[in-house]
Amino acid sequence: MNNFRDDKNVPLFHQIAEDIKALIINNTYNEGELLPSIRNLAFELRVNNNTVKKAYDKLENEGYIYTVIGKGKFVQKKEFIINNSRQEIIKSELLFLLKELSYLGVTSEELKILMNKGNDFKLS
Amino acid sequence: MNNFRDDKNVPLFHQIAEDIKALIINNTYNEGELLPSIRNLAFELRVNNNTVKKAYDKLENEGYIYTVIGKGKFVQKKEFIINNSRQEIIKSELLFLLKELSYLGVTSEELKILMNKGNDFKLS
Amino acid sequence: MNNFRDDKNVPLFHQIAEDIKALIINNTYNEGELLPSIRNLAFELRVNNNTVKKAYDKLENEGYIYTVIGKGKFVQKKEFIINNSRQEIIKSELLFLLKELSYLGVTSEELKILMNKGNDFKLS
Amino acid sequence: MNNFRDDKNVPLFHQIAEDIKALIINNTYNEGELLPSIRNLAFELRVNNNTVKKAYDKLENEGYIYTVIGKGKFVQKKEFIINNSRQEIIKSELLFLLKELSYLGVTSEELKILMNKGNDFKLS
DNA sequence: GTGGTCTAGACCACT
DNA sequence: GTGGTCTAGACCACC
Repeated sequence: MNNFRDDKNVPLFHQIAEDIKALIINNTYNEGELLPSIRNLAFELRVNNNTVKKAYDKLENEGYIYTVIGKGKFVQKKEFIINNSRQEIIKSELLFLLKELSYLGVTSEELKILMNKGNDFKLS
Repeated sequence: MNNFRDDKNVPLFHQIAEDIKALIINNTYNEGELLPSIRNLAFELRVNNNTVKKAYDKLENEGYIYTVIGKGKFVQKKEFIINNSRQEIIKSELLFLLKELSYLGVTSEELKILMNKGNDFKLS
Repeated sequence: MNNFRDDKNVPLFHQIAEDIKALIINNTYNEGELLPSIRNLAFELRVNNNTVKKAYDKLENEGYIYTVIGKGKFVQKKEFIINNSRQEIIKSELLFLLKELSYLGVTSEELKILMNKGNDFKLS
Repeated sequence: MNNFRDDKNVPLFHQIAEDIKALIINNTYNEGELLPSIRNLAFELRVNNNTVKKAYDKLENEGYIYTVIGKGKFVQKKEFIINNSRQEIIKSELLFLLKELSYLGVTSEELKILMNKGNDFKLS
């Protein structure tokens, strides 16, 4: 939860949201699981409550979590993340990054090796 | 594009920089080519000169262009874009996006098809 | 439903009340019919008794049900739901939604079709 | 901007957002028009800046306005409100309200008269 | 206990 | 000038 990828210009709440999202994607937090309370997480991260709430709001907007008032925030089931527009956004970003890497001289061989290290995709 | 995976509210100069970068990567602007002057581009885009200047500064920082005082801004040669830290950043971004797509249910088959459409990489 | 046009984060008791109201309006529960007891409904919905009680209180306030102490909650007769202020509120809500749909490009033709599908109103 | 429809349980920022939306739908604010600045509106409404910002954020999420950093908030063009899911939500809410009115004894005749007063729809 | 709202005020980046 | 972020702290409703 600590090694922020980009400390420079990215707002705090944004970084926190990305970190939590990473934990969801990694299945560190599983579907239906209760996430840390706003107050607790804020305390742990030494950050204001509102900042954590903003991070959670972002994730809720993107469909990754949902709220039960009075109970807490929970990880949304994968089937319920219907937001296909989100898939499209990610795909176009991915293509842009690929083009940039290509331009910078990364070969498709290197890329295949790289991507197979990311153990979720095995490109045969 | 890199630090703002999800934000649409990106500053103007940032968007302009990304657009120019896309033109460089697309080889619309070739190595060594003279880029439009700040004032011309500002006029064309109906934007303040300072905004264009900031965009060019950003690209210069990232190594994509260089300045010859009194002559203008030029596209850097690919070999000179040694900025490997940039490659590493992009790679980690890319892996993150891949994991996210995987989590959202995109199969590696779909992905291969997608990436081969991005005509710079042919994954056999 | 009425005050929270756009919010999904509606309290539990509120949702339960709306669901019961829908069953009344649908004539699934008829006039004078005995509603499920608080404890039974709470058990069935896996919810705290207090939450169901709040839902019933809300419906009683709006005039849809009434309580006979020692016997239970019953569906109010339509003639007794004199709460005209409620009618006025709903009407103004409805006009607002119509304007919004109009602004979003829905034609009055489409709308007539839509409303006739809602099988309680036949606009000739 | 003042006669709040529902002062009871609806959060302030929500009411403000609805009021601004009404002004957009009424064409009081036209497409592309600059909206009042956060600070000015907050001052005028005697409300905190953050509250107004939240209202604007809500409208931006729903697609009614957009932001140019450093310049201000603007009314989105109608063609760009692609969010059709929003149309569907509104339609289902509308149907629910119609059923409720029907249950409360409003005849379809009354309703037609009512709707034709809302001068955007002429149901023949 | 939980999240949701609101205030007052500071500081920053963008145009 | 504009919007965006963050803090510190209060108060409320829900479960």
